[in-house]
Amino acid sequence: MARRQAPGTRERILRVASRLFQENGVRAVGMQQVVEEVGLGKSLLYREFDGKDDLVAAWLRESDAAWWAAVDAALAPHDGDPAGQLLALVELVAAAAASPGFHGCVFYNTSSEFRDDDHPARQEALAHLRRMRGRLETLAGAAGAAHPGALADELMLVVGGMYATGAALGPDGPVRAGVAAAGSAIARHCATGH
Amino acid sequence: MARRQAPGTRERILRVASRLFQENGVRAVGMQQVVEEVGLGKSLLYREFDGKDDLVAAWLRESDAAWWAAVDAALAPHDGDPAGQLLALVELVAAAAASPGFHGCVFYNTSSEFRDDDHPARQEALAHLRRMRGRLETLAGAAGAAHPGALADELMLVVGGMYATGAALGPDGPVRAGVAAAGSAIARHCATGH
DNA sequence: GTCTATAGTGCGATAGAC
DNA sequence: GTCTATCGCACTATAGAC
Repeated sequence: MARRQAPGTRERILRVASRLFQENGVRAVGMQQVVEEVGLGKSLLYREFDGKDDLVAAWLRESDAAWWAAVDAALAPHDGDPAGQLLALVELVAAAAASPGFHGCVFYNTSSEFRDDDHPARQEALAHLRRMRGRLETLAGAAGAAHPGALADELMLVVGGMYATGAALGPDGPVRAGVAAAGSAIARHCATGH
Repeated sequence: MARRQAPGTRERILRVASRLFQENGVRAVGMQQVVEEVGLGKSLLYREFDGKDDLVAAWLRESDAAWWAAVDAALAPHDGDPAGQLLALVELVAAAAASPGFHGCVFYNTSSEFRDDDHPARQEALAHLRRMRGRLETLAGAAGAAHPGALADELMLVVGGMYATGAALGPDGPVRAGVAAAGSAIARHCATGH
């Protein structure tokens, strides 16, 4: 016994992998590249993760957790106002889609890179997207929408559209239109007469 | 004088490559696999195409042409009714996004697989998406929209959203919502009082 | 370091039209 | 038989997973 395991190894790997996967896509990034940019040996990477699939799945789980933390932060100021929270959530998506260097939602992107339903990366990605729709439906119900599922569908449409067009055509246009479309959808579904 | 080149080789290759790329994504498909499934030698593939990048670009060009042919067919019944043509175009997208085995728009998918702006596949994909938006804007102008660009943006949002969510969450919900959203956007922008 | 996969090249054998 | 398109295989080189 001599040297203790350096703390934070797993986190360091995940931070680098996250950046590489986000910027280049998963299949375009090799494990070699991850190792080089983290600056440690392969053995450590394979001690922390079973393989590339495991690393990708872990990255998506971490991204999912980070997303919901950001959502909580964005929704907190609108506590007690679920309709305002719905809009704040869409605005959070819009901000992400309009951020510089945006290359698309990692969950949509990764699900399109891995088509096999058994692949852990696809499972994590689709689970996130279903959670996203679930959260929208819950908020829609709390906001008094007559048909929470229908409003959630409309908002998922906006969210998916902002991500897709933001990545391909740039931050203007459709992304801006998305916030307006979401606002009117929320107002229409939650017309309470006040 | 001896043996003639078999006709349709290029087309056969493109048909197989198109199916493989669509179903699995580009990076997941190897040239070997293409050769095997087409049932010809590698030499022919590399006679017809300079390499994988060239094959992918040719596939996207062909897909683009096929798309506009389908658009022309779908819009013809609404000749002289540009607002109806806008809706027909969105309905064409909805039908594609709801078709069995749909794995996302090949242009969005491929642009997300190749992030380098110099890559021919990305250039073809983004050019298609810009043409798509351009066509929407032209139709919007012809339909008398007060702000054709804004309507085109809204419709691109719907299109991107239907593709993304159709691939990830299935054909129901958002895809159906998209047609309704497009209809109301068109009506709102083109309110002519008739 | 090892093993596999992949992009791409080249050559000898074969198949088929004349 | 001649000529050539095409096939099938071997090969290099590079990259990736582990």
